Amino acid sequence: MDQQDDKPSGQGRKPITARELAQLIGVSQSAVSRAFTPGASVSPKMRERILTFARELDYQPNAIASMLSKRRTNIVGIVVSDMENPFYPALIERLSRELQKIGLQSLMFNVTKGSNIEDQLMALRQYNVDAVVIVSATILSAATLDWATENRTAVLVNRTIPDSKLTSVCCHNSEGASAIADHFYELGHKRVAYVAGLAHTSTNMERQGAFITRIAELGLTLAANLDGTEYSYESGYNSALAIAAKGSVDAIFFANDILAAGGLDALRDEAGLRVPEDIAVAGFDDIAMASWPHYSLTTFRQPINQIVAATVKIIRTGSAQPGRPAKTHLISGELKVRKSTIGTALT
Amino acid sequence: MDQQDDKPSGQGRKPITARELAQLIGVSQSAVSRAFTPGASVSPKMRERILTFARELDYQPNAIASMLSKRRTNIVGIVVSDMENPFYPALIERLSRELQKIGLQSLMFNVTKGSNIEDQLMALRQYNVDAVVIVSATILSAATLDWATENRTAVLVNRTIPDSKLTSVCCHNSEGASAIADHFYELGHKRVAYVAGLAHTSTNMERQGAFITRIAELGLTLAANLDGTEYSYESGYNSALAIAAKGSVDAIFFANDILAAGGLDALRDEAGLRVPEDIAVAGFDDIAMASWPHYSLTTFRQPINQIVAATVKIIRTGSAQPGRPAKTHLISGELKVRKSTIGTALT
DNA sequence: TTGAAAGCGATACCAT
DNA sequence: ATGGTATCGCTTTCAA
Repeated sequence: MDQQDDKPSGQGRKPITARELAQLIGVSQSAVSRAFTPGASVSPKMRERILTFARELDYQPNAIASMLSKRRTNIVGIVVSDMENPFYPALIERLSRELQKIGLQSLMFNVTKGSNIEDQLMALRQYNVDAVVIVSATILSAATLDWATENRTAVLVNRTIPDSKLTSVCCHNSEGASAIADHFYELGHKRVAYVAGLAHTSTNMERQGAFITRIAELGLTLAANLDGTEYSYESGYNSALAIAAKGSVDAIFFANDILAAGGLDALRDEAGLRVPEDIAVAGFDDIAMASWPHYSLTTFRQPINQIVAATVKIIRTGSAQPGRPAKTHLISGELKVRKSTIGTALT
Repeated sequence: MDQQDDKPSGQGRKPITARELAQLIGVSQSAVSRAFTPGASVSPKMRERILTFARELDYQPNAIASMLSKRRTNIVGIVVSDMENPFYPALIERLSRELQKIGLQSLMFNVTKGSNIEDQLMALRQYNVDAVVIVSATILSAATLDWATENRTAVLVNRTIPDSKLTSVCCHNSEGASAIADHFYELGHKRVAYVAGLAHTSTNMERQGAFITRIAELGLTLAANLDGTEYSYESGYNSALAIAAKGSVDAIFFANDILAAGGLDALRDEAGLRVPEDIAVAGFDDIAMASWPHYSLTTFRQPINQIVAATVKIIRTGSAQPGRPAKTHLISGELKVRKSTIGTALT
């Protein structure tokens, strides 16, 4: 129950303000403000003079005050939940880096299924972030999301929500799943299996749906279709063992690379099968691990750079604002064929 | 009643302010502020009334304005660079989660060696964050750090900097490295090797130094001591191959788990050695992957929870403020013995 | 306890 | 181009 009782005891020297700087130089405070505003109407020599003094006196504009008057924070809120999957840290790092390049900072909001999500997202509203990016696979209801992102630019990344009016950027999941199906077909596999991730996530449903559809079109047999409760190594591991126990499956498509990694290890180390000779394995995402020699995992690559670029563009141009119609931006991925489906190196 | 009248770009309805709410209720604006301030002097029924109206009218205090007047942001800046290593995302997620629990948000600063680091950290100063946590392995000079964190509480996590006056929280690296050495000794290994990470980082130097020292004390031979340029799977992979090529090494200590994972795969898959029968392998960190059945890596576990707890405590209590003397908080770790050094499962 | 008013440190709209 | 000045929305004295 102890809260903000501590005084800012040793918070150090208070930084100089624009007003003080102005007085020291003998100009108006407005001038100082303009000197720091690109494209403002100041004479070059005035600006020069002010900037010189500023440097000398170690003045820097207070961003908080600026936010208040501009009613613009230059902060993007990033709602995150599933940091276990290396795909997300990689995505978030790139995203925050690209945002930084255009002067935007990233405020991270970790949502955990444990506690009340609305409470956790309360701050998201109060901080008046300019935009919100949701990269969380965790189930946030359309209602919660609309509430949290009310009146601001918001982008869903790597997921869609049917009833929400939010713009989203997604890898073309169904295209990817179909490509995997085609790949299995071309390799001559007859009996294939799907191993799900977190069942009701949009990524899982799209991949599963497209894969099963395509399998049927190609006349292949869906020998197993395992429901999953999470995108984890363990889950992939156990699912693979279950499939191996049943036997007579030629190829498995795991909903993502982490699952596939677990599956691959289980098949080789515990089931004693050879991959891909006895059974082929494919994943989805193309995380760093997928290209490690040990795994050399065939997977459908999500182009993080393009996903990030699209997201940043949406934020920059202010599409995805409350008024605008929601759009789903589908980013095309790319099948990366590696040894887990083909015995010899290709790349 | 409501239409999007004022702003052109459709930024949405402006939220209601404390002043407006106060007028609607017929109380003073100060009262509204107090109602939202824990422990302020308001009568319970006044507070109740205001909070009820607030809920109804969807009022929430504007955090930016609050920051400006309180001169306190409730934001912690987290300086990050090395997200490739899963240890860091895990650490950062825990950290931001714990901070959230005490009402602090996390602003992420990604520093990349490419561009000018001072430019990248400029925002860190302007945003007036309450505290700064540096979890970046990237080389920030003491001068840069002092500049960036001037006048605010700052904590280095998982690294130390000799000439800086910053408080730091670190796993007991030398203890861990010694423990690995002892472990190798107890297993009867005679000729051991060290594979470095990023050479001049404090983590690497401490681990390397302690390992080599202990090895000497135990009378073991340092058969190889490979300099590294990065903490990566590839680097570990190649280093392991180099060691395998030289031959006659009983055990390898890799500076962290990612290196060890690469090394393990290289030894098994490419050098055709059995681990641990032909050669034992140990890492450092205990990332999730280390406990995967395939790797089952003996490693020295960094207790993320304790590291985070210590960091949060430092921030909460305001030790690590400019005035206070810098302290280095050493967190004890724990040796996790797994199959990469012992043929049978222990845990 | 409550209300009025003075900041907090910038921006932006006026005049000049 | 420059200087005044009214915001921005909240916190915090200071009186009542």
